[in-house]
Order: sequence, then structure tokens, then C-alpha cells
Amino acid sequence: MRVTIQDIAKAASVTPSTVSRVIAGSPLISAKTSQKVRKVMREMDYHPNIIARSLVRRSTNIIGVLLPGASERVFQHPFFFELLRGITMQAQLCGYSILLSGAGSEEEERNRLHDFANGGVTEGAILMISRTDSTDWESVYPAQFPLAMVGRPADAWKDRINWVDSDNLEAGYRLAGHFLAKGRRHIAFVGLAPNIVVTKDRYEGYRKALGEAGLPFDERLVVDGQFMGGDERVLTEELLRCGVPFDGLIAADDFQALAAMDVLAKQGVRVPQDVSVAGFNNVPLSEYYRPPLTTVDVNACALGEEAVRLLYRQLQEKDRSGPSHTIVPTRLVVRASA
Amino acid sequence: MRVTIQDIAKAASVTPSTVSRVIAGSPLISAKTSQKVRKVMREMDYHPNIIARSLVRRSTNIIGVLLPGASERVFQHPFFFELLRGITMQAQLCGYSILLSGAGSEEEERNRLHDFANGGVTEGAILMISRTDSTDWESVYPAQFPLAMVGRPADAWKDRINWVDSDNLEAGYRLAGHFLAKGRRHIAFVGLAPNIVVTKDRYEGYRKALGEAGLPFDERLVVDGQFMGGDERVLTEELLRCGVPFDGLIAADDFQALAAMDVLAKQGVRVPQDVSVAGFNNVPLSEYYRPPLTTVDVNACALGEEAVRLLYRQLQEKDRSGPSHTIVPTRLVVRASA
DNA sequence: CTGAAAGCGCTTACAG
DNA sequence: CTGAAAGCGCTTACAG
Repeated sequence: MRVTIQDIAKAASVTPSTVSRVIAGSPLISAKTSQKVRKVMREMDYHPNIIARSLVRRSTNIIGVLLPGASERVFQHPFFFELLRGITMQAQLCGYSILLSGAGSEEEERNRLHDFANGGVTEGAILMISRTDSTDWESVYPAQFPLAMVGRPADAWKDRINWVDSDNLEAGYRLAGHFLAKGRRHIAFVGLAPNIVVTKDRYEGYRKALGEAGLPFDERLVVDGQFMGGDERVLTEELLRCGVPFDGLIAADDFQALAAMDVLAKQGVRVPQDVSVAGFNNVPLSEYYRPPLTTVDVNACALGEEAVRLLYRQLQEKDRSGPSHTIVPTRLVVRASA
Repeated sequence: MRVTIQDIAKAASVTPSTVSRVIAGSPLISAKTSQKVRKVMREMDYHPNIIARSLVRRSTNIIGVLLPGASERVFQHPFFFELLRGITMQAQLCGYSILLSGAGSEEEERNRLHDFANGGVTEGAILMISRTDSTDWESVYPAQFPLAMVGRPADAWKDRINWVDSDNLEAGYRLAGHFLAKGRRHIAFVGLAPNIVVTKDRYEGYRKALGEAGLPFDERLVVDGQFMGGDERVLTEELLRCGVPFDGLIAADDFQALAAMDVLAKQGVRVPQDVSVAGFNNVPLSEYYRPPLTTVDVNACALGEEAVRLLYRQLQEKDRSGPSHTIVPTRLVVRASA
């Protein structure tokens, strides 16, 4: 039913080889033949079958993207959408399509990744997983399947795989520095999730700034909490409950920071007069809140673009150079809250 | 390099036909042969080449998803991510993969859609376009390419294409009814974008409720505005500037409603005491705002799932039944703002 | 510059 | 129950 290269060949009185060459823009073909064939292709509304082409070329120009925890709340963070936007746009520029897979559980993640690596349709994959304890891709990496991770992997893998990340430590350091410059001396940190690298890095940066400023560190001002854990208010409530006074609050994520401002307001604490508050990620609504939230923009879109570039390079070079990584700069966005 | 069905056949001393049948789980194969072949497949870590299979089966089990305006702000609305989540999850359940394409401009949209329809890799596509004036897919539909739209298309196409939508008119009607029940009599509507069906529907519902309540309608209380236009504050500022007093404000989208609350607060107007405010879409932060926002949850995830189901049905039935549509119920979420 | 032939890795009637 | 053969729609050495 679909018109094939054979149909065109017949109609143009040439062979499939010639039609194929015309499509490929081969310089061997005479202008006359080329025009004749093109005309027929247009008239018959011919479109090459990409699947057939992929089979013979052993290349599909498709890369897989794995969305973690499709059924988890994490997934709903605007960060991921921005990231996906960057990936999609850059892939298009590189001539690649995106095959999107979601995974509800870690086991599913493993399975999808396995499909990516073994199905023969994706030539590489981008992973949005950044647990420190993640071993999902270990079983895939040895297979020489090109991979790029968003988020720095555990140290053991840092030099063995492509990855892209924000300089979260520096960002935490700079944000805390901003608090110090505003005269804050008792700065709390909420939302440290020990198994999520990004929150750890941000926390380390905060610690570093406090340390350099010679401030005593009170670990009661640090509240652990999962990224997108559900109700972010509890973190600040827990902080208040410990009774240690504070004049600054840095949250590992904007949602936690916004929830914090809500809790503080209910307690009659004024932001920023009594307590400065800031977060990370510059979520869309952070500028609409009252007061607008000071935050760090990690440029998720650029992270996505860089991940594609890294993967693209590996796909082109065919193992010529080893894996590498890219650090995408962050931007401190100072608003009224701190 | 990759192990093929031939390699397995050789190693198991059978023919490729037999291996293929084992993979397919054909009942013709003897248990003994089946076990032998399976063992070899496992030992050699064999995985079928999906591309080759697709070529002969003339079916890829891939559907395309077109993300509109990848470079526009609209794209950043959490609604789309939720939608995508629903699509991804349901597709997985139906045994389909998602090929994701973004488009910056309308021309690109057309091109991507063309690729979907003619490239031979996607068997159908889901479109997230709901301009009333959109003719993008007209050029595609005649080609009998299975399509499902998210958002009701223009009337001319309502019965000729699969689509899924929320009952936005009913939702607008119900929300306005809620305002009326609270004693509001001068209800403004901001964010009507005449070229976006959803905002029109919501507006119509609002009008209907006012009409049935026998309230005079003052068109100065209706402010046009694009969905995710950039600065949503201007809509409310424009409303205030017209000088007509109002005690209720319904926005076509939560972002506009949140911006409205911000503007009103700065003017010293109290929400909900002086003015009730509500929006649509139940964006993640709407519950964290002060006051928390009353809104309508359109269940974007379910919309995505239904879109896949519609498309799936058409792909299975092979033209046996015509296109159909699904209405996904909305849920009024009453919080403190109205 | 063009054609004939082989092959990419599968599946599926058709025989037996 | 299994095999031999043809074919899905392309591309690409190899000849000429």
C-alpha cells in the first residue's frame, strides 16, 4: 500500500539503487536522472521507510530517555520538564529522536534501561537518576552502551561515564555566602536527603561557607527530608520544634522553601525581616510568592542540552575518546525573601 | 558483533524459523526444542532486534507525541508534564513506546507531524494542540494516520478525529456556581484567550452560571489574556484599572489566579474576604499559596491515559469503528481563596 | 554515472 | 513439529 523505493524505480525507469542514491544526494547521479527521480517521488508522495533504512544502516538516530519514578511525586517537579525540554530541543538539532520511557519502580528502571541497551532501537540513553546508591546502570555500562547521566554519579563512576551536573556545591556556598553578607548568623538547612547527590552537594556548600566564616555549626539546624517528599511543611515544623533559634533558612528545593515561608508566616515570623529564606531550582511560582523567593536557577534546560551533546559526541566518535562531563553554571536569583 | 537469530540457530542446531517460533512462544514447538533454544539464548545473551522485527511485521509499537511550542512558555505549564506522565504510563501498559518530538513553531509542528505520519516509525500520534484555528493536522488526517488530540478540536473536526477533553464548560459553570453560593455577585473572568478552546469553554460555563442566576453581565469584568502569556499580573492590573468593582475573580489558569492574588494583596484587597479568587488546573503550588487557591483539577494524567486508550483502540481495530472521544471528569478543589 | 546482487535480522506461509 | 525459501524496504560494495 505504501509506496516503496521499488515503485519509484519502476515509475522512473531506473533501479532502486539509483533512487536510493538520489535520496542520499549522491554526487554520482547525473542532474538529469536526479530530477526525473525527484519528480516521480514528489508525484507519488514517496517517503523513505525509516525502519528499513535503520536496519541496513544499523543506526536509528534514536536515543532513549528514562524518566524516573513516573508514579512518584518527584517526577512532578518542574525541573524534570525543563530538563526534558532541553533534551528534546537539542536532540532535534543533532538529528536524533527521543524515545521516552517511564519507570515506576527501580526494577522497572532496570528493565527499561535493559530494553534501551538491547532492543536495537536506541543507540544511547540519557538517565535522570541521581541516587548515590544507584546501581541500576552498572549492569548496562559494561555492555558499552552509550549513556549520559543527568546528575553526578557516585565517585566510583565519575570518570567512567558521561554526566552533566550543576555545580551544586558552589551554588550552596554562594547562597549561604549571600545569607552571611546579609548578616545572618544562625542559618538552618532543610531538605538534606542523604541518598540524593544534589541535596548533599548543596548542603556541603552551605557547610563550607559557614566554616570559612568561622561560624559554629549546630547540627540541630539541619533537617533531613526527601526531595518532593509530599508535605514539605513538616520539615520546617520539625525545625521549629527543636527550639534552636535561627535567622536564616536554606532549603534544598524551592517547594520546601515555599512551604517553610508558609509555616513561618503562620507562626508570625516575618520573612525576610526575622528570617531570610531561600531555595533551589527557581520553580515557576517562586517569583509569584509573597515575598518572592530568593533561589538558585540551575538551568535545567541547559543541563538537558549538555547531556545530549555529550551523548552525541560519543555516538559520533565511536569510542575514540573516553566519557566526559560538563558542569553547567548556576545563577543566584535574589528576590525579596533573602 | 551482536548475536543474531542465526547465531542462536547454529548453536542450537535448529533453523532460524524455529528460534523465531520459540521467541514468539508458538505452541507448535516441542517442549524439548523450546528448552534447548531458550538455554542457548540465555547463554549467548540474545536479544531480538526490534528494528528487524518491525520491518517484517510492519508494526513498530511506537506512537508519536508532539509537544507544542517547545520554546514557548506554555510548554512550561505543569499541566503538560502531568499529561505526558499519563501518556507514558498508559502507553507502557498498552505495550507501546513513546517517540517524543518538540516543535518550536507551527511550521515545525507540521513537519514533525508529517514525519510521524510518513516516516514509518510511529503508528499513530497524540497531539497536544488545542488552538481553535489550528489546521496543522488537516494535512495529516486525510492520510488515515491514527491521531488522538488532547483538547476538543474545532467543531468541524469534532466527529472526525479522536479526542479527549475535560468538561471545561461544566467546570466553569460549577466554579462560578460555587462563587454564587458564597454570595458573590460581581464576578470577573480573566485570561480568556479566544484562540484557545479550553479558556473559551471555561468562560462559557461562567457565563452560563451568571445567566441562570439572572445576574447582569458586565463585559468590562472580562479580561482577555494568553495562556502562560508571561506576566500574568497585568491581567488583574487591567481589571482594576477599569474601575468596575468586583467581589469575585475567576482565572482561566491557576498562574493567573495566583498572580491576581498577588496584585490584589498589594492593593490591600483581602482574599477571600473582599474578593474570592479561583483558577483552573490545580498546579502544584496552588495549595501552598497564602491563602491556598480554590481551583479545578482537570486530572491531566487521566487525560493522557485516555488519549492513549483512544489511539490504542483505533490501532487495534484497524478502521473498524470511527473516531470517538472521551470526557474526563474534573474535580472542584475548594480551598481558602474562594 | 547506473545496474545487479547481496545483505541488514527478522517472520511467515508453504511443504513435509 | 521443523525446515527451506521468500520477503519486509532499504543500502552499498562490486562491476561495468
